[in-house]
Amino acid sequence: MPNALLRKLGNYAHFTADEVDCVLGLQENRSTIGKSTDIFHEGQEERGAYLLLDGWAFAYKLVPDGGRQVIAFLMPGDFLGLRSILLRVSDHAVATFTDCAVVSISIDRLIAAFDEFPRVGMAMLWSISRDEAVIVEHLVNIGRRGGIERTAHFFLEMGKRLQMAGLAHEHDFKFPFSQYLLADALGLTSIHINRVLRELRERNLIELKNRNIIITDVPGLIDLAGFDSDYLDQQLRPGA
Amino acid sequence: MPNALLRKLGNYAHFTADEVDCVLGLQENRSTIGKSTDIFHEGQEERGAYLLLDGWAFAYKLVPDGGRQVIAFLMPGDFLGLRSILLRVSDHAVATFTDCAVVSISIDRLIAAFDEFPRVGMAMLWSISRDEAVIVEHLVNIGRRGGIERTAHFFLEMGKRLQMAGLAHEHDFKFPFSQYLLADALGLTSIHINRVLRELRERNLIELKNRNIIITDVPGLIDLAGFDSDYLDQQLRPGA
DNA sequence: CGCTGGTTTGAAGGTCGTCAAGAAGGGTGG
DNA sequence: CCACCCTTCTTGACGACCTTCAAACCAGCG
Repeated sequence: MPNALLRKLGNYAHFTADEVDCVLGLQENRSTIGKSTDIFHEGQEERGAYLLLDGWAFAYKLVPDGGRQVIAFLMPGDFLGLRSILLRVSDHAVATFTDCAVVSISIDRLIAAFDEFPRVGMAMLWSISRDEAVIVEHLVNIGRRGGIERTAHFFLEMGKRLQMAGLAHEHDFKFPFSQYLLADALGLTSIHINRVLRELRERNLIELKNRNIIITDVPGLIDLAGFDSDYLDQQLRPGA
Repeated sequence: MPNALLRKLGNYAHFTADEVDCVLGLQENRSTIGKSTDIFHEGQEERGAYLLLDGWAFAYKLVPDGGRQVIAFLMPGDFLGLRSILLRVSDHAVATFTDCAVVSISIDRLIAAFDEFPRVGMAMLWSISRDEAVIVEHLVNIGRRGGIERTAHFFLEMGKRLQMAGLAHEHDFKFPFSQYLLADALGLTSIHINRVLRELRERNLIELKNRNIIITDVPGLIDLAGFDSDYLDQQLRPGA
């Protein structure tokens, strides 16, 4: 089984042997983290960036009144904290949901990589850009879609992301998060999410069985959500 | 009056003469663009990245049902399209609101800068990271704050950004966008935005006079919004 | 002076949140 | 193995927030 980071970046560039060594060298200190623990929190100064190898995590921010907004659900192959690593303090928190395995990304070596192996640096930047496209679409989803459409869109995105990462079938996958977290991600309450899920079930669009999601009517769900996966399919532009 | 990009990046790094030349060399082809025109649209393949020198613009995405979500309002000193320049097609559109003056950012020279003048490259990446922190806070704002709090937070952010860019006083500034656009940014309808604005006025928190905003009760508005400007005050982390 | 785009207001209804409480599942200890 | 717990899920009732539809008003501009 190939290295996860290599697999991730390899989708968009064919690396030479030296570049492969560079990519492998970016990673250090594999470690495991128990479930429901913060890997770093908002405002933290000294912190690292990681690649998630196994398990589920999520990025979030708290608001003063006690609410929580989930920025992104993170699956194996996703970066943790890399987007804002250059900032003096972290603008968000990342927590595990299940037990997780991670490797650190060495920032010093990443910076050095821009110098020595620019194609590796560009592949990393590309990957970060793609993560941001996901966040932007999340913003659009919350801002401009109603509860049902929003939830439908979310499931389609998760399926597509899981399938692209080689982790599950696009329309039948495990989704372990609680309805509380789902609500905090979609800008709704858990009670309302529950009603939305029931409605999606009653319309025979999806099935939910012990934290597994099956999209039973793919065209129907796509139509409801107005889903267009272009923002996920992004490729590194030619010449970069 | 110093160069805008130099001013922007100079907040976070002191450059040598060679580095200054590098920064100046990133810019080319100053041009002006009339109001209400797309600079590039979603899905566009060939497109550039720009620095906005003068005027107001905004980034947005359309949803299939005809809705529009404004991702960010862009003021002089902001980048246009740089965040996703590595992606093959743009994940969002950028349009002018007023007449605008821009300079192109040369991507080839930017990539070269990582090699020759890594501190310039890092300063650019830092700046992009800070823009993304703004987008993430925008996501939180829409997802977890009600209409009034959301709008209050938005005005405080705009004031702070304008003040940091040296363009206006933090609590008294010009805001030319229509209530339609404001609604599309905040995930509300223009009708409801109008009611929210009235409420903010009636609570003596802000004044609105021919597209000028005066925050008359700063602590009150901050308290209402739960505003914490840390995500804007970001500095480049030491050693990077 | 009439057009056009933006603002303001009213009325009615739907979506979504809050409060409250019961049901279902998973883990732990007796 | 069962009783008990705790967390999560589910459902109902009610009200608040926000949208929709409709129309009046206003300012800038040809």
